[in-house]
Amino acid sequence: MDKKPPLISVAIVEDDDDIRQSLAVLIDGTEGFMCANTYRECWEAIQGVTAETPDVVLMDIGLPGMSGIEGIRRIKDRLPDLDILVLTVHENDEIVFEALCAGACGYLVKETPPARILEAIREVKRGGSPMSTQIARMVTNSFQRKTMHPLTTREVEVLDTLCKGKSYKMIGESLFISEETVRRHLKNIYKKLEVHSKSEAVAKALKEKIV
Amino acid sequence: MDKKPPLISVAIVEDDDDIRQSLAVLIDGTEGFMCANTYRECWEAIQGVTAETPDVVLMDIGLPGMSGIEGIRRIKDRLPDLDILVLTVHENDEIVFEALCAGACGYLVKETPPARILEAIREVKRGGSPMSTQIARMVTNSFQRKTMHPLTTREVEVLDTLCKGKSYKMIGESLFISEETVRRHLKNIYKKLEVHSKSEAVAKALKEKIV
DNA sequence: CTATAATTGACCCGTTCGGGTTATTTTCCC
DNA sequence: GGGAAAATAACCCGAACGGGTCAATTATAG
Repeated sequence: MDKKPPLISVAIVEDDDDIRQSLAVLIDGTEGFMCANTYRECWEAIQGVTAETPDVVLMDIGLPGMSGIEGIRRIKDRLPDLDILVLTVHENDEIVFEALCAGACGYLVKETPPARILEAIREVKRGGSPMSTQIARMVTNSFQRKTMHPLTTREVEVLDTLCKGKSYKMIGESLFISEETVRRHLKNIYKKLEVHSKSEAVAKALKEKIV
Repeated sequence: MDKKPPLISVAIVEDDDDIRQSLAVLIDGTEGFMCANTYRECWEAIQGVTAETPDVVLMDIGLPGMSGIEGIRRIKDRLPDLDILVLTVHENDEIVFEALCAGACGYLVKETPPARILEAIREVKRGGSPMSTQIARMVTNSFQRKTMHPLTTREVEVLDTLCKGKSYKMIGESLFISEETVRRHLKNIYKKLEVHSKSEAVAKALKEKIV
């Protein structure tokens, strides 16, 4: 008696008819997979997947009406544990990171061969986060500190201490310099970063990964 | 006449003699790979790779003397374009993210089968960032906003505006409430986050991904 | 329907900050 | 060894902030 592994059910959100149908055929035609449903746009998908609760959603980004990014956000709001895998032509930094922040757990570019798409879906099911080569590199690079900024070594130290929430006085004590010198450094930092307050400086430092 | 692809030269940093030699044998014994050198600890490795400039460094984390994390940092300081692939038993969040921040472009756990290690090295060479299943998921999850925090919806809005570097007055104008109410919200936010200044609140909000 | 949480608003007061100006010492590159 | 860049330090002043106390209205959950 054969013991069949449970099917991985996949929902597809893709506006291009050809691509959508090809994907559906690919998934339904492969042992171990089933296509739960397909959608042309996000609104339908949000309704649909809430009812169907597939294992994985294959999601395009450039969609008519609501963008895939917002779609991911909405679906994740309702079903935080549902895994959403992005499949798109967009390789732009902004979009990649927005998709991941919205809750995507993987990101494939559209030239990905069918076999790799299937493998990626399996990987998602196993608790992984498959990404195309260049996307993965963008992601790991995003962790690294920026070195291209106009600040001197000492200024970075001051800014780093500032980011720990300290006052001028406390920064001075930490770095063994007078409060007035801290003040001076901060003035220079503000000019260079084009900010006008501690909180703005901290926000910029953390967002731009200066510290 | 055969056209051989150039060999991928790999340096290994690993203190365990058995593992180090196994890896060296694996790499030298595989078509298309060569082991440039092996090191027991970071200091040697830093000197060595600076001279040899291999294509990829396979790096352990738990090393005697300087930790692999610091080793990655030092090597990257000297050779920012050298690709370093971590191969370790450590799956702890802290260590994974420290390694990536230090400059690792990939992260494999030690149970990774030899074939996958070789494939990962090829992927690094192609400009990718191979990661073990669970590591990749940790990484994508790290982009998502935390929902477990003690702040109310409105407080998050206020904090979000604060993170754009605005003053109380400007926050009030943005959210159509009086400056005094902003002040009140901030007081509650400070209590809940246990901070005592705008910059500390911004730092905490961004680091903890509350906004 | 009631009680609790959330959101809104106000005043006071001492501290800190942001921006302006000036100046000396140290470090490091050419 | 000379000059530029960086790091150090000081003073002033008005604006902004942090913390304290008090209070009203609106949602929301039980």
